[in-house]
Amino acid sequence: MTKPDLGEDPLALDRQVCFALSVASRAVVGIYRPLLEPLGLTHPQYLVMLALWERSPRSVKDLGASLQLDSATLSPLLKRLEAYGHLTRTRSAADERVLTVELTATGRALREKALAIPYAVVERLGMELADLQDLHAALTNVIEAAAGKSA
Amino acid sequence: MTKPDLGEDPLALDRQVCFALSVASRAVVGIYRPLLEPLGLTHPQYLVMLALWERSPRSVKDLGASLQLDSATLSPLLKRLEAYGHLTRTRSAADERVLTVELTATGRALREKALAIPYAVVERLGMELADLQDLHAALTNVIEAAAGKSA
DNA sequence: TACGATTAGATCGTACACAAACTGATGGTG
DNA sequence: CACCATCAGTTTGTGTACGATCTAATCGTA
Repeated sequence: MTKPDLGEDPLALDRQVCFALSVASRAVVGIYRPLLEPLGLTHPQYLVMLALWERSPRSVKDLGASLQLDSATLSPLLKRLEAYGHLTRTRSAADERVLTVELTATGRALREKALAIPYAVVERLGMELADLQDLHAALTNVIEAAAGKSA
Repeated sequence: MTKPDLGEDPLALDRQVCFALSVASRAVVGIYRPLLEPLGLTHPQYLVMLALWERSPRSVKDLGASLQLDSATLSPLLKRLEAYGHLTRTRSAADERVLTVELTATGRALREKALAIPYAVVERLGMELADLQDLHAALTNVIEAAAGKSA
C-alpha cells in the first residue's frame, strides 16, 4: 500500500478537511442558536428532544446509541431537561440499572414550536435542498467510515 | 416564497443535516485523538499549531479569524500551548493591545511529527480522496452560507 | 488636545464532550 | 447458592465553545 498523494503540503490539506468539519459544525449550530433560544434549548438538548419526539419512553443507553453520545454527557443534560419539565427520569422496575426517560406533556407540546425550525434553518442558509442532500450523504459516508472502523 | 418540501417529518433525526454534522465532526475528531496523543495535543490545539506552522508570528485576533474562534476560547488554549513550550505570547510593542503569538523551536520541531497524521487519518477513514474532496467542497458551501449571512 | 467610541484580549459563568474511576444491579458458572 | 464479570448510569477532572462583562490601549474628532 503506497501513500496516497496528498499534495506537497499534507498538513495544508489536512487543515482543510478536519478543520472544515469543525468550523461547519460550529457555524451551523450557531444558526440554530437564536432559533432555539425562544424554546430555551441548546443544540444538544434539541437533538435529545428530537430523539424523544421520535420515540418515548426510552433508556439512556438507547438515546446514547442514537445520538452517539456517552452517558457522561447525557446524564447532566437529561437532568437539565428534567428540571425544565420536558421529561421524567425513572428507574426501570424490570431492571433497576436502566433509567427510563419519558417525555412529559410539556415536552411533547414543545414539538409544535420546533416544527418551524428546519424551515427557518434552510431559509437562513439559503442553500439549495439538493446541495444539503449531497452534504448529508457525504457526512453519512464519513460517519460510517469513522465509526465502522472501530467496530 | 413557498415553504421548501422537507418531507413528511421535518424533525426526523436521520434527515437533519445539523445532526449529521455534529456526529461527523465528533467522529473525525475521535480519529485524530489517538494520533495526536503522542504529540500531547488536543484537536483544537492541533488546529492552532497548523495555523501557526503556516504563518508565525501572528496576533490572537488573526488566529481567531483563521480558526473562527473568539478570544475567550483562544486565550486559555494559547496559555496551555505556551506552558508546553510550543509558543510564546508577547505584547506587541507597536500596539500594546495586540498579543503576538510566535512559535518556539520546540513548536516548529513538532511539525515533523505531525506530518504523518494526515496520511494516518486518510488511511483510518478508508475513504476515497475524491469523496473527501467532495465533502470538503460541500462543507465550504455551508460555511460560506452560514457565515456569509451574518455579515 | 481632551474625551467618548472602538479595539484586542482576558475573565467569568454555563454547557457540552470525553476519559477514567466508581456504584449498584444483573447474570452466568462452578 | 456464591462469586465474579458485566452492565447502566453517575461522578470527577480536563478541555473546549460561547455570551457577557471587564480592562487597558488606541483612534477619531470636535
